[in-house]
Amino acid sequence: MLKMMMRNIAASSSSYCTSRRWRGMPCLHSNSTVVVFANDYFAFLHSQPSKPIKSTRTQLEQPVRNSLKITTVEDAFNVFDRMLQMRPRPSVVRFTQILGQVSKLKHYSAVISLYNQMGASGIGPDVYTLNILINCYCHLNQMGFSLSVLGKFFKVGLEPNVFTFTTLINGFLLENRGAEAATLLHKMMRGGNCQPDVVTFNTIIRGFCMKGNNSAAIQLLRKMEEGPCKPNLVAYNTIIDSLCKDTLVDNALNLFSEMMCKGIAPNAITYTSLIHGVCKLGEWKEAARLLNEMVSKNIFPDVRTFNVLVDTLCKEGMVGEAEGVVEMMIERDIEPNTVTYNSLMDGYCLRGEIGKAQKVFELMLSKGSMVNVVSYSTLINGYCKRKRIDEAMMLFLDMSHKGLVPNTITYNTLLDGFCKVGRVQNAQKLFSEMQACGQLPDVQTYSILLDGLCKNRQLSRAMQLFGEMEAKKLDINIVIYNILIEGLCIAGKLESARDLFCGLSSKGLRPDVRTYTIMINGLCIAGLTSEAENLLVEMEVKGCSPNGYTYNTIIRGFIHNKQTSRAMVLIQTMKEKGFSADASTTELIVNLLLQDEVDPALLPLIKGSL
DNA sequence: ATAGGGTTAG
Repeated sequence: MLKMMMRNIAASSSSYCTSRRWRGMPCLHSNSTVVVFANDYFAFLHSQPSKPIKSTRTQLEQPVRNSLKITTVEDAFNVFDRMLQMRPRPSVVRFTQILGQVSKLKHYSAVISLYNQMGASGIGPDVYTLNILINCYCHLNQMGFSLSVLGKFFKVGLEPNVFTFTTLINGFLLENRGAEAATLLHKMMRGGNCQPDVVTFNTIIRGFCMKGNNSAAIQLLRKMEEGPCKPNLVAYNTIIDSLCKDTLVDNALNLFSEMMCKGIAPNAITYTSLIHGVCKLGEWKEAARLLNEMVSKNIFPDVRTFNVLVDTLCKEGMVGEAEGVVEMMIERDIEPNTVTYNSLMDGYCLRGEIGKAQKVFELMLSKGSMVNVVSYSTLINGYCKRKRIDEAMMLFLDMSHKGLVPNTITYNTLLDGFCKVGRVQNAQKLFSEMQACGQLPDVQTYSILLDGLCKNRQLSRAMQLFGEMEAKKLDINIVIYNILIEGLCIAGKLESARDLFCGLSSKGLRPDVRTYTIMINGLCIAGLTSEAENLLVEMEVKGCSPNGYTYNTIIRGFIHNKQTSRAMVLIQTMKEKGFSADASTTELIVNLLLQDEVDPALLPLIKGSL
């Protein structure tokens, strides 16, 4: 069992990108479902009393705590300073408590600098201090430093515990280094005095989920059931959430009922995940049902639950409805947060209403320190998509003045913006800059840049970049190959394109509809229409059905090669398959009609195809 | 006192 688990962990480490793998965009749904949802939703809200428990709970809990609550980094630094001046000095426990609180606020670099202050003042760390420190380095993707803290344990004679190892495993998994995570787990299990606990297993489950490997996650859950370390709510929530993100809502709901049968009660997190899943599927009625169900169990939706609703509505283009939800939040005394506003901004940008997005941005600015990197990236994306790259750049410069650090996504957004307006030079400069600033390019960065270079006739630079990707052992996917094959075809290098195409299977990659369509287009450009038609048959045989775009491509290819009658036959096939001629194909057909030299026998066919 | 599930951008 252990061996298999570790193989799975190791296998999950093949990709370079640390973020959860790309998941498809939700499809569009008709507005009628929303009306149903909105009505139910209103009914739900008006039938509910506003937030019955929150105030009493905080009142009860607050006075019992002996350490004061730190809410900002500034607080932490001030309290820390005062403590350092106190005589006698508070114990290491007191200092560590502050580190823990700052770490909870996710200000990891602040924790590190506070830790260094401790050291400078001669306060030696304890096990807790070092564990917190390791966790911070893990979240900063600095596993090297995490491991050197592990060395520090031994140096000062402290013994690392389950927390230490679980935190390190989490760090490795966050950096997509599954093999090392597995090695550590192995050491723990062999060591005897430090056995993995439920959190260790949950961490590994989360690692599988991050890679989209739900079945490995479920397998581990089953193994836990057999062993002494039974899965808890977190284990179930982790998998339910992952299934929902993949819109495998039925599986998630099965796990949900299974969990309740075992006497594990769901919480707001469970319901938020499920609601997210059904919303992505456009099942608004089901979302309302789940909302009602959770409230009936005295589990109250919080800001994150509502954010799921706001965001999905925005992604479906229904910003008006999303605004309605925000109003309801405010009515119910649930303050919209940065995420709420970011979703709204993105919703406006998707509809091209960048002015409204800008308004939301300014609203956030007026409320104090509400904007974050995502807010900037969202608005930058909005401007880039409208080809207003200079305004996007202004925002980019503005964010660093605010002390916000642009990340890989921010750079990718801008790179794409530059490429799409043909300013590939600027893009390449920015590409160097991002690396100089320590932001690692990921597969998407390369795909953006490769596409920009190919589309702007800089094929050799593109191939050079591709070589760089291979050298870095990046997880090169089919999208990258599609870009290159297309670039080669457009540049007239059909042979090289064909080589790449034929070599795909040896790289463990399967051509998708786009790959075939690109190759078909390339063959047509080179006048090899019959080979193109063979490929059209071949793709179908290999289980990859051509789509409307494929048919339009090959039909245009035949027309360009003056094989009008063959084109007409293909139009028939296309229609039988339920696809139709797009604007540019139609234009070509109209032009054929306007040309006098067309064989009169073909006229009825041509007219029939319109 | 310390680690672990749910929301946003390419």
